[in-house]
Amino acid sequence: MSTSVAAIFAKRLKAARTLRGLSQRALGGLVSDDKANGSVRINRYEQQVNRADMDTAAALAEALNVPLAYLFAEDDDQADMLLAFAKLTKTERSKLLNQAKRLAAGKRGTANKA
Amino acid sequence: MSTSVAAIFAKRLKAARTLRGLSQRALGGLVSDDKANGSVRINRYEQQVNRADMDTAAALAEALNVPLAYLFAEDDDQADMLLAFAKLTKTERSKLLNQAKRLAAGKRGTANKA
DNA sequence: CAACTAAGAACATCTTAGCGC
DNA sequence: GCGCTAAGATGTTCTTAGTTG
Repeated sequence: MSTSVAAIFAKRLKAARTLRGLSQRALGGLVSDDKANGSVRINRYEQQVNRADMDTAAALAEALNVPLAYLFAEDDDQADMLLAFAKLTKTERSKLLNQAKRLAAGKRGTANKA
Repeated sequence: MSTSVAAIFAKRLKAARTLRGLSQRALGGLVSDDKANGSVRINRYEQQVNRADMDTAAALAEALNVPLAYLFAEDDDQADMLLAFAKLTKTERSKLLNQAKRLAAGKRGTANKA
């Protein structure tokens, strides 16, 4: 059994939010119309009561300045890679990607492993 | 402005589905209780009529053997990196990650750029 | 068999109001 | 100010049935 998606999302959301030094209310104000009470939605996501739809997830990612995919990264290495990857120039990304592809080449049916 | 999340998701979903050689119906059967008519849901996601919630997205990712984050990768480099990264051993991932971090180090406020 | 669409039933989140620290 | 919760209003997806190439 793998960890639930809601748990992953909650973990990444909270990590990114605290990294940016935002309160649940402050972040809620950035993605909700209601600037004062938007914290409720953030709280529900972090408590895994409700699940953000993908539009909300995208708005959160933008407000937090992290890649959208980061919020869905199943393991920490993947998450860190997404953060670092986002900071690179197009050229740097290409070089790193080629290296990853070279390493991955020749392996069969081992995708998505832990 | 950036492409909508639903469009990104639809693109990745279709790419992964065709990569695995599955029809909408076949994939629908893997994630829906209704083995015969599950194709409708897949179709709605690919046509961007409905949006998958994160639990459905995770089920799709597992059925397609791709990382969940892949389905939310905003650009193709990011998507390819996630696919390659998933095939690596823990050790290989660490090495690549360190390299990415080294490259990213010293940059300020340039995260999440195109 | 493939992709696709319509419409009501069923289910989720969102908003408002409020709690205790 | 902070995190957190309840409950009805609101808006969504899901299922069933069907069309088309």
